Amino acid sequence: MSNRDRILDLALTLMNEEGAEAANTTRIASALGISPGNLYYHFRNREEIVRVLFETLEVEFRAVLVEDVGPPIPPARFAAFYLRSFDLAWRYRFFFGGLLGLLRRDEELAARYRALQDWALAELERIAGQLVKDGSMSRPRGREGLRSVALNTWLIWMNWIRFLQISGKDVIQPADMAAGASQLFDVLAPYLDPAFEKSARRALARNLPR
Amino acid sequence: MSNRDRILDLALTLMNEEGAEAANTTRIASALGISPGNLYYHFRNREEIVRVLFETLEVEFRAVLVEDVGPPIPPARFAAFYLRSFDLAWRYRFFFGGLLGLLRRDEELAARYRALQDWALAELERIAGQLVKDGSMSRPRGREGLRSVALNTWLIWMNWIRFLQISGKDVIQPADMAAGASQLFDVLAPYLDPAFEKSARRALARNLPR
DNA sequence: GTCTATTTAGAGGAAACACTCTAGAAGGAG
DNA sequence: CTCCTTCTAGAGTGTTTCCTCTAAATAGAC
Repeated sequence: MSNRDRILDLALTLMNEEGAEAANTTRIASALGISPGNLYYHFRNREEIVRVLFETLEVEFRAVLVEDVGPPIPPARFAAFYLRSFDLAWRYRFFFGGLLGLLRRDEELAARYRALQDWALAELERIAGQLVKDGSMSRPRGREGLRSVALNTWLIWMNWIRFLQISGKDVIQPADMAAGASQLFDVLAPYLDPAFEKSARRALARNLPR
Repeated sequence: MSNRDRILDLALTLMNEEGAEAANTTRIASALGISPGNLYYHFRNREEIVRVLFETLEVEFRAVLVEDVGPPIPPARFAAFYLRSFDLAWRYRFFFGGLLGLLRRDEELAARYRALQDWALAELERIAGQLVKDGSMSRPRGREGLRSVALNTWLIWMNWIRFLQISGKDVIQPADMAAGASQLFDVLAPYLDPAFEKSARRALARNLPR
């Protein structure tokens, strides 16, 4: 593995475990046994490391949202989609944990994050709409029904891992992910076709992230 | 106003505007025109300032959750309760924005926060249960129905302001608070009695935070 | 084998920050 | 007036952190 990759790797681990601020250049370099000059050869500055990590997150995230939910959506794939998305959030938990601070310190990152978020919200709305079309779900009331459901899904999704960490859960287990998926489910539950819901929940309980 | 109060005041403003890390002791002292020694006379360290701010938040929060929701709960008071709670979250937004980092750096604060959160979750569940008893709401399905609804409410509540900030909203207006309250509403909406919901939404639209 | 581009080491500058220490002013109690 | 507590100033210490700069090692192209 190249030094560049080792830097990214360690930065991710460190940030995930102790927060985004914990991975300072000095620490990364010394833990890796390389010089600070070396680190700064590969990355212009600290922000760039975060930006590159965000890029990989973004690529993976878009893939999850697009690949896994082509119509029509069967319940098992729907459940797997939730679990996959939480797995991703877990692997990049540093990002969600310190999001506000990261975006404040890096205007470019902020712009890119916001674009991704807008896209995700539209996509979640599209997926919900698809479920309605599939006949797996009744349409939420109100002009903005679907949009609101998508937004609540997003809010819970992006904060579930953070909530676990805040609550003092140090080791997070598959069951915790499943609990998060279940919370997401409960946003849609009142609108879901009972057979679809039952089947999806069973898939969730089986707990297979693919 | 005593120097102690001025320190707390400025720390809160600074943290709200630029994040919890922005309010360093040097900056607070110099902005206030006092010496660092003076600041350290009033507070043992930086953490203590945050802890005191949290205490005032906690007191206010408990008051909102307890005072405003004695049974039975009429729709207008229910709406006002949501708006009041968002107003509080707004005034102490620094706390929610940097929560994970703050708790990581201060074990005592973490313990106190977690106790408050546990209490809040139980209280939200109690309120939902009260709505059911009042006949304003049908009971969510499942053994953990009420609990799940309470948890989703909590997750959205504690992250709504942060979501607005992350999304780049610099000036937050009453309409944004009402939108947050509406998102909270949509968690319960499928279970609410139509008349209750309509009436509560009207109260929300009227937008009076008391 | 030489030349050039890439990669690495490591010393160290510059600034930010939390906090300490000493000394003294201000104000109230007796 | 005197003493004691409360409050304030400001210099200064030690640490952390980001980042720069110079020089040298390494590796691939020709």
